[in-house]
Amino acid sequence: MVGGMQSRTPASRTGRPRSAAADAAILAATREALVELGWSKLTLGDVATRAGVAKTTLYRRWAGKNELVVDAVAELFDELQLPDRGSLAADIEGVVLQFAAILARPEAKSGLMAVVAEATRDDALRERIRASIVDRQMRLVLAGRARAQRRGELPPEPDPGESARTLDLIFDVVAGAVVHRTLVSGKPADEEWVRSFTRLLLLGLTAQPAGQAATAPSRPAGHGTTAPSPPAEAGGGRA
Amino acid sequence: MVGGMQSRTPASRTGRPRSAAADAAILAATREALVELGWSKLTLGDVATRAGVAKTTLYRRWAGKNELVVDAVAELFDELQLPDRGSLAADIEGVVLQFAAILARPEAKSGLMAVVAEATRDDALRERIRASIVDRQMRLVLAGRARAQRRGELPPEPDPGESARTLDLIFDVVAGAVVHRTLVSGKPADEEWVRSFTRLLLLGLTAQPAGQAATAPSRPAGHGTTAPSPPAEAGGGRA
DNA sequence: GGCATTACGCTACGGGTCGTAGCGAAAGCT
DNA sequence: AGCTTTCGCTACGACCCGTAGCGTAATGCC
Repeated sequence: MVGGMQSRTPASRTGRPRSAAADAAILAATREALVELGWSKLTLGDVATRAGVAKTTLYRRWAGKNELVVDAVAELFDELQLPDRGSLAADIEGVVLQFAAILARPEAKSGLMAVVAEATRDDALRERIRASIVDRQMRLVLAGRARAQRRGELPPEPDPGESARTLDLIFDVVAGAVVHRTLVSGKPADEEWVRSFTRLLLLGLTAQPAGQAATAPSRPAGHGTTAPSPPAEAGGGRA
Repeated sequence: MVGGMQSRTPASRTGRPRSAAADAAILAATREALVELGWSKLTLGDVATRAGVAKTTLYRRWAGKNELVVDAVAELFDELQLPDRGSLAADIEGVVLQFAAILARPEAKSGLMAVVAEATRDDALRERIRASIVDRQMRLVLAGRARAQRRGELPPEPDPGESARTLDLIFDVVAGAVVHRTLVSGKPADEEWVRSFTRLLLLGLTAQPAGQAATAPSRPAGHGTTAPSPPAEAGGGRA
């Protein structure tokens, strides 16, 4: 669930309740229209017709096209998981492939970039995107790093400020590279590419400058998608 | 110059020539409108008025909003240069800072992502973006790598296929990270961030997995913007 | 100079979308 | 029952789109 806008029903318990089915139908219709028409040719009247609701109903729940598409696209990212694949490299490859699979869908392609573009002039929209899309991805990066630190694949970060900056950097590199590969370069982020990217990222995070000795990692950060996942405690799902 | 669409004047030498001043005025007006209104509220009628030309004149030169904004934004990237700062690290930091400075401008923010979003459903538009914007950036990456290889900071790539794939990877990582940092995370790609990013990228490209010895680089790829640029041309032979 | 050709400015137009107002009916709660 | 809120529907002014038509301006060719 997105849980973005109709969470305001605490005081008003009386009256006819809003149809939850209508919300789902509208968001599904929005994604359908994104696939068929793209962002620019998508009209709210058309979405309402597809969803089987009146145009006025749609306007009662969403302020406009931007907010609607953000919520519709956000649901695509609900499926993002971080299963424990045994090594940091395998974890990265797994989640990046998931992310790439979502971005490969036409409704994500045409919708996501458009709302990001609009968000450059709309702080509220930017916050909405951050809360419903970006934060979810960020949590995966955070969880993945913590897991790798428990494994000893990444050194612990004592300084919280430096830790946060590194986290931001990793996030921008990972998400940015996949988005750029998929949407700008127009080439698929397939397994081969993801392997190369993971190697680059992992070297950048763990390796020492050429000619120096290692200090932190206690094991060689074994790399490979076929690695059999040991039990590990994991705990991928959040509360 | 962009040199995108009005290059078709070889056969027809007769008649009144198109006003080059009008082109410049239209593109400048487009950027101005992007700053003030953003992508979605930008109308071609308004651009024509700002430029002091008739709306029909604008339609005679550009097929629509997408193509117009691509050309208007493309001119922003004309200033991208790759001065020799002495080391690969300094070169990367310099060009990334330039790229970040362009992306920080509001006309680039709201315009670039919007046309990229539209390009997901329009192959001709995608090609236009590639030719007038992306290629220019790609050339910088290519030139930077070649220079670093001459310096001995990067190992030569014998396999052309592998070489091309690495180049694509670097490009997507660099451009993607900066774009994501600026437009999605909404934080500035300032010098501190660029330093961290460059360190990550450079380690990923040159360093060896922790615990191993160096093989390729002949010098430690000195890093830091404050480094007094050595007279370039390290030990490595030139072209 | 005259002529053909192309670009330009201007006006006007049908078509489409926007976002809202107003109404009666439906669906809950107390 | 009565109250409250939502829903579907219709209609509306406002705006922008993209083009057609026309007269005028600026060039090259003869």
